[in-house]
Amino acid sequence: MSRSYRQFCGVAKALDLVGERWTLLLVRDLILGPRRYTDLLHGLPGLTTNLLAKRLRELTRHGLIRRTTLPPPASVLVYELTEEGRRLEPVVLALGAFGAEYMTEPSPEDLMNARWSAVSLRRRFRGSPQQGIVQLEIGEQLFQARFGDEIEVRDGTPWAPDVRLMGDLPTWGALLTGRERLRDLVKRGRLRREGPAQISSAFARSVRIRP
Amino acid sequence: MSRSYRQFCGVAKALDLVGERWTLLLVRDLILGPRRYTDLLHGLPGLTTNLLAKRLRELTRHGLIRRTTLPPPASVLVYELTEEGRRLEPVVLALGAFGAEYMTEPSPEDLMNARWSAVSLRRRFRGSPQQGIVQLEIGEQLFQARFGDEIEVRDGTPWAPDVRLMGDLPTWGALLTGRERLRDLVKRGRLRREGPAQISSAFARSVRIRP
DNA sequence: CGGAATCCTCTTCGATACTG
DNA sequence: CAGTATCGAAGAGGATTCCG
Repeated sequence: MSRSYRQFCGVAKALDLVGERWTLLLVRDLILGPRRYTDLLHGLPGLTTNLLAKRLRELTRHGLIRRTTLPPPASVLVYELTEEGRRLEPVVLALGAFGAEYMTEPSPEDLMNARWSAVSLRRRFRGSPQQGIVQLEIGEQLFQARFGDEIEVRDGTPWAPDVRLMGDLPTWGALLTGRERLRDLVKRGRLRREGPAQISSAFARSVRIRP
Repeated sequence: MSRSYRQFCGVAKALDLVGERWTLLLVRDLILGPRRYTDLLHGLPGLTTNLLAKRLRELTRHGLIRRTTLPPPASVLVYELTEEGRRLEPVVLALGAFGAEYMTEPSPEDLMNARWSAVSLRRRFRGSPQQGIVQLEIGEQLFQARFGDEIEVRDGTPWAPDVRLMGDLPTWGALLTGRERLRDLVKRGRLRREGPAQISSAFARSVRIRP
């Protein structure tokens, strides 16, 4: 039985469920899609295996994630958010918006991660008159964003992209913190584009990336 | 020096600052206005004095709250959110929205608190064509809400209200969790109104209170 | 190799007592 | 009123071991 604040208040009830250390970071890492135990473990250095197991048990017990098997041929055990768990996305995005102000330059000991950058796209998005599908290649990792009135960001390559944007993680970091402009990074060859510039520009505007 | 996740990610940076136990509840209790040390302590049963002092020190060091003296004649030491600290309100409201689903009936050991109910008005608000100032009297405590396009909720009686709504805490709880309807509570005398019903109705609609 | 449980140490939390 | 000081209990971090 875990500790509770015992307050009849939504904020306290929420923190009873997800206020423990690491819990909301786990949720963040599940927002883009299901992940397996070791993916989660390796994606969260500092989190130990016993604590991960414990947190996954708690989240499962509260109905916020479930353990399931991916359809063949993958047939692999993964954890994924339930519908209830998806309701935590606004919490994660609000925290991200608050914390983003404290994220100018990565400090030397800061870990960087492509997935965290991809998650931030959801909260950066402000709607776009145009629509399209962008494939983001952040180092070795692929994500796709389908945008228009809404934006959907997914792990992997579920769709056929209109345009691909390719760069390493520090490059994407510089772009997403506003330290660099898109056109400069393309000019210097740190970011590569394949496909119509019009769509990548619309995407950039929609997620507040400096053109 | 406090523990850090050391991740270059807004969510992690936010949790580095406010992810510890009690911190966000403290922020919640400061949203409606400045409070003194003992008010905070008594408003958060279970939080001990040494931990409160520690949390206040951390929040102050991070620039999220400040210690200040109320203008005379009060001349009393209080803690209040800074501008930076106010940026946490969306986080608190998002948590409240998530947790509200788990808040049907108060369990016997759940504490209730007028202030927490008043904070929830901000997240429940969805805009109103009409405007007005409602005084909420929740047990002994007074709050005011000025609403229209936006809503502002304040501790105490800063304005001249158009209408007053008076009831005890359980009554307000039943109203705000949707267990009871406004008109039934008024009919049964558990809620009293003083002032034009038109304004209290507009207010009720705007904060999703069942008419 | 993925998915844990165990053991041990260290830090944080909680309860109470005490002080300017 | 506004905090410190002290101390046992709970939780987190790290390494190792176990199981299918």
